[in-house]
Amino acid sequence: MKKLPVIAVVGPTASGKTSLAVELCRRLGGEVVSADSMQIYRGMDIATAKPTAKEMRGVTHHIIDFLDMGSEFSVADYVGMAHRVIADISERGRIPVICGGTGLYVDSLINNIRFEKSVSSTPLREKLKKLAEEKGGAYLLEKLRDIDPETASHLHQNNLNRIIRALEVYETTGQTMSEHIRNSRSEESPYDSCVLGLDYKDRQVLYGRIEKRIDMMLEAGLLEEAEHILREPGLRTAAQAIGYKELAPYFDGAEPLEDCVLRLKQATRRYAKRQLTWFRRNRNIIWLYPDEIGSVEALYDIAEKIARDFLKGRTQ
RNA sequence: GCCUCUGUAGCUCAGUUGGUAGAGCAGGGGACUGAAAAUCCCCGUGUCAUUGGUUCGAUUCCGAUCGGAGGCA
Repeated sequence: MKKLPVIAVVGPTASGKTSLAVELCRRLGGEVVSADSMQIYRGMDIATAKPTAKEMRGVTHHIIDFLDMGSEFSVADYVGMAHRVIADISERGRIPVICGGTGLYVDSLINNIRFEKSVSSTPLREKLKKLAEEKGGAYLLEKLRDIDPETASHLHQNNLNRIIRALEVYETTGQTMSEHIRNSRSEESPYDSCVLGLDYKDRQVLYGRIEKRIDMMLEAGLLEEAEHILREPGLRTAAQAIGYKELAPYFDGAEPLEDCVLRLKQATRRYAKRQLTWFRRNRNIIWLYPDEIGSVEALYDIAEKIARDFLKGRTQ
């Protein structure tokens, strides 16, 4: 079976992914397939830096701004949806340009990780969480070691989310986490991918962009958006977004706004660092450094050339 | 002008009864398979302000100088 070509633009927050992806779509005849775990939610526009109609410049964006904030969503949902979207874009003779900072989503999609055999069970998670509170993480980790020593060996006892998930997989499927991971890689990917990564030679330049962007978010009405979302009950996935929880002490009257803003900037910097850690381990990424390249036009030209060479090389 | 306190990591500060020093924050690195903007792990050498003295040895004690804070006039 012939593989479908896909282009991806990845990188940390505020690195300029959106504008590059849009530009590539315009030059190559593509459509953006977002890979962002937070921009999926309706009503979370400013904090997630969701592209505005103006920023989209007429380019079609998929898997963005379609889900109610109260709804849960996971990698599995994402991957299923993205496969269908990409098939559709390709059938229409256009180029799918995956763009996003959620590394887990991008990698799972491109590497065709299968998720269907496993499930998630909120009640079970709650039960295990309670057990961890009573007996400690070390107890759960030992429990996991009995059924899946391989997974247990590389999990730390404090990492409850992972330990609980591994136990959950076993409880709900009878399959250990390590077996599940092996099985999930059983099918070859239907895609040939060209992954462009954005990073900055000087980390301070990226941090400067982050700070500036947050200041702009505040001007654009971040406070109103945050106040509204913090009042919304029962948000789980959506409540994790950076940009709301950091402002909670301000609305509670516990802290001055400036302090919350500083913490928000810090949380964003740390997030950017984690994103870079994730992407750096992917040896196939072609890294581009805007602060080294100089102008955005030059960046666009270089990216376009790489993408065109990739597309041409495949058809020969 | 006089008196008191103070000067140690990017920042805030511990500390060394004299044997060249360590916390928090900031920052850096890493892990990652159904909550991932989440969750978790690891990482601390710096002219101890400058300069003289005492001492086997001073960042530590003493003096001077230069910063900073407060008090008295």
